[in-house]
Amino acid sequence: MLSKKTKYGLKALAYVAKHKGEDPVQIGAIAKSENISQKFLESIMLTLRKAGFLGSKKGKGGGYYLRRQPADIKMVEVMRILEGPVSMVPCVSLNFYEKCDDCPDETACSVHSLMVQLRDSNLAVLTNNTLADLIGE
Amino acid sequence: MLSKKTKYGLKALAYVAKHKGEDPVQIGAIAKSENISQKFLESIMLTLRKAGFLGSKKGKGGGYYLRRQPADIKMVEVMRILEGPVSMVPCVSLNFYEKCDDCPDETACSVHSLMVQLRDSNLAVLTNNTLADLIGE
DNA sequence: TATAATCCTACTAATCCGATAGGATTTAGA
DNA sequence: TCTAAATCCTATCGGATTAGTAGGATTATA
Repeated sequence: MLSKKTKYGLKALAYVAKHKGEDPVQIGAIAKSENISQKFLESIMLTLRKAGFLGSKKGKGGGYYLRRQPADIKMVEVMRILEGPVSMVPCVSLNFYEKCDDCPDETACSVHSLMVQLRDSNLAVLTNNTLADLIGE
Repeated sequence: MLSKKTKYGLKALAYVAKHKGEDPVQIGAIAKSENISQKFLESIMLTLRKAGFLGSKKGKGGGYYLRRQPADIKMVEVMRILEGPVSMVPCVSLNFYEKCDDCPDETACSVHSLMVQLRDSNLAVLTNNTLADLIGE
């Protein structure tokens, strides 16, 4: 299941992207438009800013804006920040590799190949989709 | 992340498939061979039996055996039983459809199309892989 | 009748998730 | 300069889920 955090984060990014070129958008406006708890969204926006997708302006009239072009923001980057690894098991993860505690030998693991295939197919989709696709541009 | 339940379930199915044609295999043997808590595995085997993948024989000399041909058991079936929906959001699920609580209009949802693509690519992999593939046959 | 196996229900410890609380900080504008 | 509006930050919390445990009931074999 996709976490609410990721889902809200994607929706928020899309919202900000749609208002590109205008004044920065406020958390309150996004929360209202997308039916998201404002406090929860605050922490998500913070994450997205720290990851470099968003910039912010504090104080009155402040808000968030995109720091990169929508067509340049691949979904795989966003997913890795918000949701974590693309792989379903750490032992096939490209960016978050870890040995599985129950597997003495990865090459002998019967599940391994299936997990690689799933990772690759997801990776393909997430690499081909950008924020621009999300907002239909 | 893939749950331990699913991972163990897949490994157990593979183990049983490898011993096809022999006497039924015991939970204890699987647990030992695959480094799984025996008690935990018990409940997983029960699920797999109730789903029709496995049959069981009680009492001394009993154990579990496959009720279907490995090549006939698609991974998508097993995953749906053990892990749940293939989709990452309920509103694009084919078998477990549910409306998302935060989306007034699915067609307007910016995340929708991405989720459909992920579902379909996963579905393709899980439909093309069977238990026979897991054991390398 | 002893033993070996599955079957079944309930419980528990730990972790994660979604959300909330409560301010601190910064900025624009009256 | 003051006030309102906005982000920033840390801590906390209830509920759900996960992984595993406990303890026995049932069934079949030898």
